[in-house]
Amino acid sequence: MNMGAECHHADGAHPGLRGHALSHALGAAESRCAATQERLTAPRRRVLELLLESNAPQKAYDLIAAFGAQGEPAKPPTVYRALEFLERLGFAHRIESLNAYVPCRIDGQSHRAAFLICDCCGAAEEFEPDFTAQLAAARTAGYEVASITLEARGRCAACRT
Amino acid sequence: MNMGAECHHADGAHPGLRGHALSHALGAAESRCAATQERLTAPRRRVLELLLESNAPQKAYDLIAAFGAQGEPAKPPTVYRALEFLERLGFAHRIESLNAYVPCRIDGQSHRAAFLICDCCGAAEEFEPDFTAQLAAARTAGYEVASITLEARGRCAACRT
DNA sequence: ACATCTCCTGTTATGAGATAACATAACCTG
DNA sequence: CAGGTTATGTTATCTCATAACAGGAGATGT
Repeated sequence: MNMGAECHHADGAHPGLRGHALSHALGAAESRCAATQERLTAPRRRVLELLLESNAPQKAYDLIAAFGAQGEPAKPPTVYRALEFLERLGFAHRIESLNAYVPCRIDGQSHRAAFLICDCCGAAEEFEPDFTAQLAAARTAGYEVASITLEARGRCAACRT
Repeated sequence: MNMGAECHHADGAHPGLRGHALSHALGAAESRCAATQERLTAPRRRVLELLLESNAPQKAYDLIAAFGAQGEPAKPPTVYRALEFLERLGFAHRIESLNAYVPCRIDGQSHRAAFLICDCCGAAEEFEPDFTAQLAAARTAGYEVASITLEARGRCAACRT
């Protein structure tokens, strides 16, 4: 994984959340959990916080390393279980082609995700997927689709300059 | 990965290639390589053969185990390098959400792929992707797309019965 | 023929990503 | 507060993938 190693472009396009914006996002997540009888426990909240603070896809072991406030890492299952929960509730997505995770930037509870991934600077931009054509193809083939994801690799606007 | 462990349905919908059909497919691959100054060397040919013989997505270490004619496994880099070559030429695709590989069933040299993956029987059906809507969204965002892949998870027609 | 370049392969070792299994703790509900 | 359910802590291990380097095989020019 290079993730920007070869790129000189600043990746400030999507800064992570800080301060009030971060608190607000975490509070919104709390509310959504409360509404569905789910629990945003401490490790889950901490992993979501780490994702929201970042402006780039995070590797699981980056999250593990950054988990503890004083620099102590988490144990892998702690973070993987939190990620599983966050994905299940639609708070985070896994980007398969990067083995990395991002907070959901679009809406909640969706099992649909689409990403534009810059091979130069490592940014991953989530966009609103229009899967009409593909869902129609799936239906024609007799499939009942439970979740769907799309990953486009290329170069972002900044890196093309 | 379960890959059919929980499924009682026969997965004979897409049998692997045998005999003449297999030879023909390998010959076609030879021809396409010859036309582009690429070499379908013994290990590359062997890995392609293993993929074509199968009716299900193959894990890298399955290919490694099956590589040798007398049951001796290959070394991991041998198979990973062959897979890299096969992907580059469009003979195979990696299914990211399965960490597995399939032979390309559609056309050649394409860096576009779309799959319907059955969570019950483990089958992965490639279909002709219509990425018009998503490529338009990428262009609007300023991205230059080099490759694109879609993976839909769900239940196939046979497993829904 | 043979020098040389490039591409491919063989091999060893290790790095990166993810989960199994089991014990314990926290939360609900009656 | 008993008993079920869900979440966490911990250890160990498993799966997936690549770095690094030595050697071989094919092409090309002279």
